[in-house]
Order: sequence, then C-alpha cells, then structure tokens
Amino acid sequence: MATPLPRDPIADARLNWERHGWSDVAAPMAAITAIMRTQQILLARIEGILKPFGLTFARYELLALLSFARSGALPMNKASALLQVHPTSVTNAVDRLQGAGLVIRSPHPTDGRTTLIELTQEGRTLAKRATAALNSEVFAQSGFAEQDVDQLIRILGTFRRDAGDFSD
Amino acid sequence: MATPLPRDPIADARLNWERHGWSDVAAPMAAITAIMRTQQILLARIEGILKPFGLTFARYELLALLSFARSGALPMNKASALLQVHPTSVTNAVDRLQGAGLVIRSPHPTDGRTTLIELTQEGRTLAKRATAALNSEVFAQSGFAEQDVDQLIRILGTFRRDAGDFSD
DNA sequence: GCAATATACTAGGACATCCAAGGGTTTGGA
DNA sequence: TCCAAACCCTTGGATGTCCTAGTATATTGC
Repeated sequence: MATPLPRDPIADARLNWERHGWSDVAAPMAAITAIMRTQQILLARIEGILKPFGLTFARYELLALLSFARSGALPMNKASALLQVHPTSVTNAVDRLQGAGLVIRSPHPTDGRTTLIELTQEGRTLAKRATAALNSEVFAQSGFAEQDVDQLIRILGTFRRDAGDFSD
Repeated sequence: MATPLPRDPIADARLNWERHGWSDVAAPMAAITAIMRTQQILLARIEGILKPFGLTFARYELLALLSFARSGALPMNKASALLQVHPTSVTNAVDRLQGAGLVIRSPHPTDGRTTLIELTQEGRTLAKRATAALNSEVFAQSGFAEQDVDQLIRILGTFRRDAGDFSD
C-alpha cells in the first residue's frame, strides 16, 4: 500500500467545487467519488484473497451464484441478469471457468438458443473454499461499523431500486 | 435499461449467506456487494454524460484535477497519487488526452525523471463544459437523499482513512 | 404455414486497470 | 568521485467491462 496522502483528496475536491460556486452539488459529488474509490479498495482486497484460488471477482461471483442454484446450473442469460453484467462478460467468465474445469456448458433441454452453465464437482469445492476465505478475510473485517453496514444497505438499496435494478 | 428484477439479488444473496450459517458476515457481504453494484450504476451514468465530450471518466478525472491545479500542470506521479490509480493508468490517460489535444507533456524544469502534464486551452474549456454537464446531469440528481449523502461521506471517509488513503 | 420479430450467445474491438520489467535520472553513502 | 539504490515513466501482457454486429433458434402474427 502506498504512503497515505497528507490530506483526503476527495475532501479537497469538494472544497474545490465549493470554491467554484458549485456548492449545491459538492456534497453529492464527494459522496459519489467516495463510492468509486471505496469500490476500488474493496475490489483490490477481494482480488487479493481470490488470487491464490486462481479466481477473479467476476469468476467468483459466477461460481458462487451457481453454487446457490438448486441444480447447480443456470442459463447464461439468467446469470447475466442476476449478476447484472453484460452477457458478453458472462461469456468471457464462463470461457475461463470452463478452461479451468470449474464449470461446463451444456445445451438447454428445450430451448436451443440457451446454454446452461453447470458447476463441476471441482467448481463446487473451489467455490466453498473461496467463500470461506472471503468470509473470514474480507467480510468479517469489512472495516465498517455494524450500524454503518445497516446504513449502507439501506441507502444503497434504495438507490439501486430507484435506478431500476429491481422492483420489490 | 433492462427490466427490473422481481427481487433484489443482493438481498437474496444475503439470505443465502444466512441459510448457509454465515449470518455473522451476511450483512457486510451485502453492503460490500451493494457498493460494487452502485459504483457500476454511477459509472455508467457518468460515462453516458461524458461520451458526447469524447471523454471517459478516467480522462475526465485527470482533466478536472489539472484544472484545479494553480498552474494547470502536474507531475504524472502527483496525478497518480491524487487520483489513486496506478501510474500506468495515468500514462494511458495522458496518451489519449494528448492525442485529443487536451493536454501536453512537458519536461520537469529541474528533475529529468519527471514529466509534467499541462492543460491546453482546449483542455481547460472542455473540462469546464464537462464539469457543468456532470454537475447538472449526475451530481444534482444523484438519487441520494441529502442526509444520506452526509452519511455516505462520513462512512466512506472513515473507511478510506482506515484503508490508508490519507492520514488527516 | 411462413415470414417478421424477438431472444440467446459469441466474435471482435475499444477502453480501463493492474502487474512485471526495462531504461533513464537522481540521490546518497562508501 | 562513483556506483548502488531509489525513483519516474513507459511498454507489453493479462483481465474485465461494454458496445456493435452476426449467427442460430423461438415465438408471433397474418
């Protein structure tokens, strides 16, 4: 990790915004920028934990999703929708997971357009081990106070719903 | 935008975590996943606004940073530190901004290792216009309630400090 | 029943990020 | 003084994301 900066660059950006007469949007700008930076920090931590397993976060998410599916299999378009990423990103992840022997593609029994992604036994085992590592190394030490976790879930949940992620 | 899902996929993931006996980390997992997804939504909005200007968020950030520097110029390593991205990412962004005539590289007056990035007049003008667009189209309609913005700034500020971003 | 439309996946390309490695410049200690 | 270590930037490679376009299969409407 690099040496900490003497000052918070996002707080400085907020001051710059205010100095330029954009006080009305300075706070949301700072909040949004902070979300971007926080995501970057968290992603780096997660990738660091997953690396020994030969996984990236994108691949792990897919593996974890499959491991929670009753049959251990999902159509690609379903995975794309649930992970909320572009279909080509799923194609990419499946290519690599399949190359590693963690999933296999199989044809959908009734719809010829659809491809099912299915966990292999190896994939299921790795998903378990990777999840255990993330639980203990990242989620159990998130760095957020308990009540702040609740606040985040509430605030970001509302945001995501308003953004059209889900209806609920 | 795709059709909203009937259920919040992150809330579902949280339930899955709890069902598997990981209740102690289910909430932080949900919060962290929500941050990842929120970042994705915000980035897409921002990129959508910047696209007509021929900018990406990475390039815009650099342009904005330079526009706030007294002299309109910064050493690349300084920009890398302030934007908190890898030096090669700055190299990449500068290459493209320079290709678009928005910045120029110039040698540091006293340190032969260092390269200064300098805004051109064109770059300064575009930064202003892009900022105005982001202010009115994204930050002024962030989708966060005012008190939630304050909560986010507080929670994520603490997190970033603890993660070693700054000392303050 | 068949053509038009919709849906599912993949190929290719643009961009961003990081890491590892290499070449040039400065600094600092022997 | 001089060479090793530190520092700065760039190149090349791996990965991920998205978009556009193309192919194959289903569904719909006349």
